[in-house]
Amino acid sequence: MEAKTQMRMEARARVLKAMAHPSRLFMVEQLNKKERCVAELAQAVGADVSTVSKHLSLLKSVGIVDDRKQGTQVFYRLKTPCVLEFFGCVEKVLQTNLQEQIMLVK
Amino acid sequence: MEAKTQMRMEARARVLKAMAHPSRLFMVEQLNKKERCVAELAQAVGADVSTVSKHLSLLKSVGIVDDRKQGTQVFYRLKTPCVLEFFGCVEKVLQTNLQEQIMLVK
DNA sequence: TGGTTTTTTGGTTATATTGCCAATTAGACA
DNA sequence: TGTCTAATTGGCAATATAACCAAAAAACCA
Repeated sequence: MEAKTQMRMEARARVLKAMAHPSRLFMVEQLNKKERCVAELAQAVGADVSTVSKHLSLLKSVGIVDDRKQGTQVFYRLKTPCVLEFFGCVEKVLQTNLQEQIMLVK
Repeated sequence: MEAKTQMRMEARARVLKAMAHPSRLFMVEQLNKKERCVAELAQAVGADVSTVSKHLSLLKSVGIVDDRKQGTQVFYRLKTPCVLEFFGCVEKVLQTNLQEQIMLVK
C-alpha cells in the first residue's frame, strides 16, 4: 500500500473508529434529535460525566460533532448528520447475519 | 440506556469497529473490484500473511466479507458492498475538517 | 506417504482504549 | 471574593487490539 493511500486510510479509520463504540453510537443518535448538554447525555447513556465528556471530545476531534457554550453548560450537536447513513448498511449486515443463523436452525 | 438498546448499539459497534482500521478499509476497497486470496491481499497491504488472515477473519466474523476455498487458496469477497457507502460520508467529514483548517490560515 | 504451498492458529509483546475517581477549570451569581 | 454548578483533564487499572514469528492445518501432487 502506498504511503499516500496509507494516510488516506488512516484518516478514514480515525473517523470510523470514533463512531465504533456503543455509547458514542447512542449519543450520535440522540444528538440527531436535538442538541444536548454533557450531563443530559451522561444521564441517557448511564455513564460518568467525565467518561461521556471524553467520548464527546473524541467525536468532536474528528469533526462528527460540534459544541456551543451556554453559561456553565456545553451543548453538543451533530455536525455531519450523514454519519446516520451508516446505520442503514450496518442494519443490513446484521439482518443478513441473522437470516443465516435462522437458516442453520431450519 | 436500556439493556435492549445497549445490545443493539454493541452489535452496531462491532460492525463499525471491524471496518475501522486502515488495512481493513484498504482490503474492503480492493475486494470491491474483485475477489482476492490472502496472499494477494497481504502483498497489496504490505503486511504479514498471518496478520492479514486475522484481519480477514474479523471482517468475516461480522459478515462484511465471505470466503471460498479453491485448492490451497482461500478467496475472499465483499459480501455486503453497502459498506462502501460509508466512504462518501467519511470523505465529507474529512473535507469539512480540511475547509476549517484552511479558514484558520486565511 | 512425503513434500510443497497456502492459510490459520498460538503465543508474545507493544500499544491503544475504556471507565472511573479525583482534581482542576470555567462560568454564574450572591 | 467565595460558592455554587457543569465540564474537562489527569491519572490509574483493566481490557482490547495489533503485529510479528513460529507452529499447525488443509489441500494438492509426485
